[in-house]
Amino acid sequence: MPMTTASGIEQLVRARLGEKGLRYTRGRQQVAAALIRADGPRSAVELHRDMGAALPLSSLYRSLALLTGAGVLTPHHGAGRLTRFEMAEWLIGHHHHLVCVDCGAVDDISLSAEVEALIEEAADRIAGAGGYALTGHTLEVEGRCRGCA
Amino acid sequence: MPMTTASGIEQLVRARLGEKGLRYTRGRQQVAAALIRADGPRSAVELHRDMGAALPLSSLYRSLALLTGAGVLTPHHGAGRLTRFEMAEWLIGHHHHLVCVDCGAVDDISLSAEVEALIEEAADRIAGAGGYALTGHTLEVEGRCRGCA
DNA sequence: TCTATAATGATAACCAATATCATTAAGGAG
DNA sequence: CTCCTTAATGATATTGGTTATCATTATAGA
Repeated sequence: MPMTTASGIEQLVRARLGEKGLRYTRGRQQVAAALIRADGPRSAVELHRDMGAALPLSSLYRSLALLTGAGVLTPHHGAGRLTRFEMAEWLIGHHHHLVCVDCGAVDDISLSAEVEALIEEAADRIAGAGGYALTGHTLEVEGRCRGCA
Repeated sequence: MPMTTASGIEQLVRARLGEKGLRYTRGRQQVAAALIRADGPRSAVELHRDMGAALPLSSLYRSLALLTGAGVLTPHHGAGRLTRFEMAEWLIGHHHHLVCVDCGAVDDISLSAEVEALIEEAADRIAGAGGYALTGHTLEVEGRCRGCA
């Protein structure tokens, strides 16, 4: 079960970077903190704004790429051909998304253990049959939120 | 249940465009045919290659946007910050995707009726609990393909 | 402190996707 | 069929998110 406190997550991030011989610099700390603070995926430009432009965009992009490569962040490719990032599931827990097809709002959701297990089993079988090394799965429940109904 | 033959699908596409006062021109027919022929989502550049560069990229991009707006195509945003398109589910049936987290390759997959039913049931309950009007769901099985292993 | 190496930040380059616009094609009225 | 109005095309330029370059700065270890 992943830690739930912000400082606990930051400790895990620091340890992960240390294992890989990477420094947990001020800029990287700022990026991680902003994403821990966020209640959903954020793009580079959104983070730049959230951080008050304290970090140049070039450094921000590089930090996002490095943290993703280290397995700390998970990229989410959405509409508008931009990439949003969130803390990886081993840090904040496995979850899925309930998305509004009209306004794009995203809520985190969880499935029952039974359904989750069946999906995991099916994913494992499907990946194997296709010659893929399974890394995970994502279920998006799509609908129209109250405001867009 | 959607038609399964290529010509049947093309008839439905022609009818849909006709309803909206849009022409089913030669270029649009080529795009639709190439996507019906494909076994998964394809990007503009991939289609351009598949079609032997018969259609200029500018026209190809415009046709993709128009067919998407008409509900004929569904866009998928994946790795490499590019958009891949496929025929909408009302034309080719409900299915899911096996995606490579590295190169973005996508294959169509199907789940067993039991798992599909359980997911549908869970999605319905989750949408209801969140105040959403359910419109659908998408499962992405993520892994690394043979080429990226 | 000194030194080797990693990280930064300003800038330029990249590239999928879109906008522009003159030209061409398609469908309807007479 | 011909005219005529409008839609569609294709070559080109432009946009905007992201990545690469490279000189400078900061960090960790000896």
